[in-house]
Amino acid sequence: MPGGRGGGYGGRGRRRQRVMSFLQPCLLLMLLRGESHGYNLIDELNEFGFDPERLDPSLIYRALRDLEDSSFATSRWDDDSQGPRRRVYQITADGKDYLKVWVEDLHRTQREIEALLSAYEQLEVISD
Amino acid sequence: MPGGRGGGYGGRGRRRQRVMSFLQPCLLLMLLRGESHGYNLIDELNEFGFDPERLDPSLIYRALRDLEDSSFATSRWDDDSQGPRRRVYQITADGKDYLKVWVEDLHRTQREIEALLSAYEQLEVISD
DNA sequence: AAATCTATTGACAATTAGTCAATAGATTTT
DNA sequence: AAAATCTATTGACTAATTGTCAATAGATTT
Repeated sequence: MPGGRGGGYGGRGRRRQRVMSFLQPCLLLMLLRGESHGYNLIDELNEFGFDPERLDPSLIYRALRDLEDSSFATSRWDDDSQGPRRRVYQITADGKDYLKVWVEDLHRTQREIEALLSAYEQLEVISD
Repeated sequence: MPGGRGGGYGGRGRRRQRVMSFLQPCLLLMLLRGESHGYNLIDELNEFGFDPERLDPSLIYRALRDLEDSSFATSRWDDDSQGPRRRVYQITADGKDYLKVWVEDLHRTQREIEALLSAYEQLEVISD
């Protein structure tokens, strides 16, 4: 299955997430729209094709900590909210720059996928 | 940098290849166009945005062996060619089906990237 | 015969992704 | 008020993928 081998294609075992690293620009973008915390971000990720049911929370929390380690985000505890404390993340100037790099990269990715898809369709027309 | 963290963005260390698993559908497509061998395929990969200079041959050979292990391709030695023997790969019926799955997946990926890019542009307009 | 080019393989390290259990405060239920 | 449930985050460990680099080896050129 695209995004992972092992187990073949008839499919025992879980199919791997296609492009997990895609999580990073999604988080940066959501933070660009405004500060937020992990549990909230998980739900919003369905906007970008992630299934909140199948997405293990620890992946998001790890991704957020990674962003902070790279100084693409900062965080603080929010004590004013009800329920357990939330760690609220904000995007930094570096984070914004980095998102811009991601965006350029994704444009390039679009073109490359496009190249494959159109090459495929060329063959399909002939062989079908 | 997109496709890998570690080392930050100012960049000691090599930037990782963006989506390595993208190699698989590219190889399947090239084999769909006709049987071929690793060393030859490496050069042709630039069509899909791979830089033949930076692409370690062992990655392609491994990917080809993986395809064969999954029975998406078969291979035979070609002794008729000059120079060292070549292992020539052919796509199988399973491989064709699998490429079709990949293509659907890549269409979905296109849509998801599109969602992110347009969400980004929305913000850019406001904030610039 | 030495050097170079084409071609493939294998071993190992590093990075990235996935799973699962633990912790913990708040709120609701019995 | 004790128990159960919900929100929220963390950490440890495993598995899968990707990257690096050296080894092998036949052909061709110098």
